[in-house]
Amino acid sequence: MTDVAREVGVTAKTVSRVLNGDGPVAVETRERVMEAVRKLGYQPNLMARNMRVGARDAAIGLVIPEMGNPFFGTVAGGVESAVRARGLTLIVGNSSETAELEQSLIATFLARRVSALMVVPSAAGDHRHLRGERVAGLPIVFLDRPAVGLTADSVVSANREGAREGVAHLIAHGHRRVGFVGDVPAALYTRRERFQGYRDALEAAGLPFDRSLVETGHDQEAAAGATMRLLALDDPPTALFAGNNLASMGAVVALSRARRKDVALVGFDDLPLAECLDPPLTVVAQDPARMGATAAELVLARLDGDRSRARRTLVPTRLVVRGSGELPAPR
Amino acid sequence: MTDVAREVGVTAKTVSRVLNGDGPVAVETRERVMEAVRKLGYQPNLMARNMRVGARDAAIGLVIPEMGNPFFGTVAGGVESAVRARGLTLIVGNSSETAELEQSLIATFLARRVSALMVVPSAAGDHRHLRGERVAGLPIVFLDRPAVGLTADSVVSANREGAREGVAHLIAHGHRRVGFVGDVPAALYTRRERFQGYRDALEAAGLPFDRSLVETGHDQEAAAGATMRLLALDDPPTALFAGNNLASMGAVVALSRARRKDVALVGFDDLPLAECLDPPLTVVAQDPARMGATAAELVLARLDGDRSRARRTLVPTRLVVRGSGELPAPR
DNA sequence: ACGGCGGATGTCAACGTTGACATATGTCAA
DNA sequence: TTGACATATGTCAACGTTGACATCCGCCGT
Repeated sequence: MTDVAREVGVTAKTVSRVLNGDGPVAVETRERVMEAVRKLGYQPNLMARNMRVGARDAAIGLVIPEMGNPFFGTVAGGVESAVRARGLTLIVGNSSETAELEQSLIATFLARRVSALMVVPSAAGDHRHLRGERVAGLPIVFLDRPAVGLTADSVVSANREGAREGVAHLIAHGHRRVGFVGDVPAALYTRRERFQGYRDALEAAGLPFDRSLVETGHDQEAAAGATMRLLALDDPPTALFAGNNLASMGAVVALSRARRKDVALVGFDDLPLAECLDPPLTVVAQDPARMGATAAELVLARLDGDRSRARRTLVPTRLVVRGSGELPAPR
Repeated sequence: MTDVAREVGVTAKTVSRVLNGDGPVAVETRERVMEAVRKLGYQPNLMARNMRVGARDAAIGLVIPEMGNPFFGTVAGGVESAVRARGLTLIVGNSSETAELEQSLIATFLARRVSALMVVPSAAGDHRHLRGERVAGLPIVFLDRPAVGLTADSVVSANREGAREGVAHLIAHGHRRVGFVGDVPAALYTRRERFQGYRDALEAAGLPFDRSLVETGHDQEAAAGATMRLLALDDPPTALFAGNNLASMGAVVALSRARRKDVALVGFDDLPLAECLDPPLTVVAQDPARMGATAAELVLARLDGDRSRARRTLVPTRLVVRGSGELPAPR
């Protein structure tokens, strides 16, 4: 900037005024400054600006478990678009679903003085350490799963309601023994909520809950195994509800391997090729882009001074009927 | 930092020394500083540090077309891991495949004084404007597609070789009429290369190139339509090669709708559920994580002072045999 | 003619940190 | 005893930018 100023024969301050459209500047000076800017290829140093002005970086930090996962990727995309429209930049990090990486990323973001923090908490995380930042007024929003040990904004899918709808859909097609294939229990919030939805639907239909119809596996292959175990029961389920996309894929693979095209299946969370499967997969679809956008709006409102108490926002799910969930129960 | 210094009764400089393990500090002083840091919950301001030290931000900027796309998401993940291991932070932006957004994101990153730039160029992009930065020594690496109008490092899939292998695989199973379903021509580098690979394979096998066997569509539905047109030819192909994952999905949908389980298919780029399809989809798989990691390594080498000339690195593809590509040609 | 006022620009300091250099105190060998 | 040297800490300025305030000039109304 000093170089530009020297080139034109004015002070840095005047250049600053031109660039920020700030104080009054003579038209001719403005033009000469602009030209020098072009000529020298000058670009203002945002770091210095942020430091001088706010002591807050015009960026927001986002921690997600896995960028390659289209769900989280889409969430991040939703956040980025909304946030960029306000001139903010997105900084992201992969926590790989571990509490250590999550903490270390958060620490880095805080050290960078991000304007806000958005976190998809990893399973084992604990967020007490963020209390100080919260009271200091830093907007913090949790995505997909709520915070642990901290009262803060969160934006999550309507897991329980969605799961309930999916299972009710199976029951409506005559199934009375519906298996649940999901993640390992206790750990995840989403798994708990969806499991509750499963039980809600059974209860609403007056069906008994049978522990033996619940099997878990934390990756696709394990979920396939879980599905196999369910199919091998003496009194096997005639329909399955898969609690997440890996479980869905596992169930699809298992049913395909076992050549059991008669078992109905509804999965939670949509899959790209769902309609190409045989039968096409019926799912309870989430809306990750909307989740990201909603969270971003919440953050922006907070940045604009919204000081209302922390709230949990539910993002609705949508039952996408394609075929696998409408297979009738055998008579 | 000043606060911590005051609390302990030393200068900011001493605190700085403790925190950076820099000059010699008395053990007792160190402990008192550390305690004050904990007590006050002090966190060093990375912005200020970056500004003072380097005038370069300890971050690298990454522009990708679409974060929700698992391919680019995984690339970004690969970059992030590699880069974080070196204490650098990842800043990302969605270009939505438009040249304007791409440019504006790049400008923002430059203004932030990122240490390096990584770009997945959008179709219509032109990168002449980055020449100045290149000669100024800023590491710039292009991913998945090379730069336009600029000599710079790039890391791309072995598109031509991979496509050639995929098509040769079909030919090896007796097919003599192999259709190509891909993106709209000229635009994309990847499309051009893969198409070349397709022609290479035909030529190597002494098969004629038949223009009527090439159809395009830029989204899944259009690709399905393109497939339908190929199947409706008087002398239709007995095998198809799909030039990207959307084309693959379109082809799968079309074959499924037309109940044509006899048409062989090989797709470029893997799909999550590929093995659950009927028949399971044979693909030429790319390795996005490796692409990201490779690009990151290149950037780090450049940051370490590697001044060798710009190079194009090919990331090998892998033929994943699952069934759809091994259907024999009808006699 | 003069006070006042608004436009155009300059001066200075400060944001939080750290490099370069200076200072103070203690230790040891000649 | 003294100088050389290491250890521990302080002082100052600077990174690039902009807020607060000052200055200079010309024009206006009375």
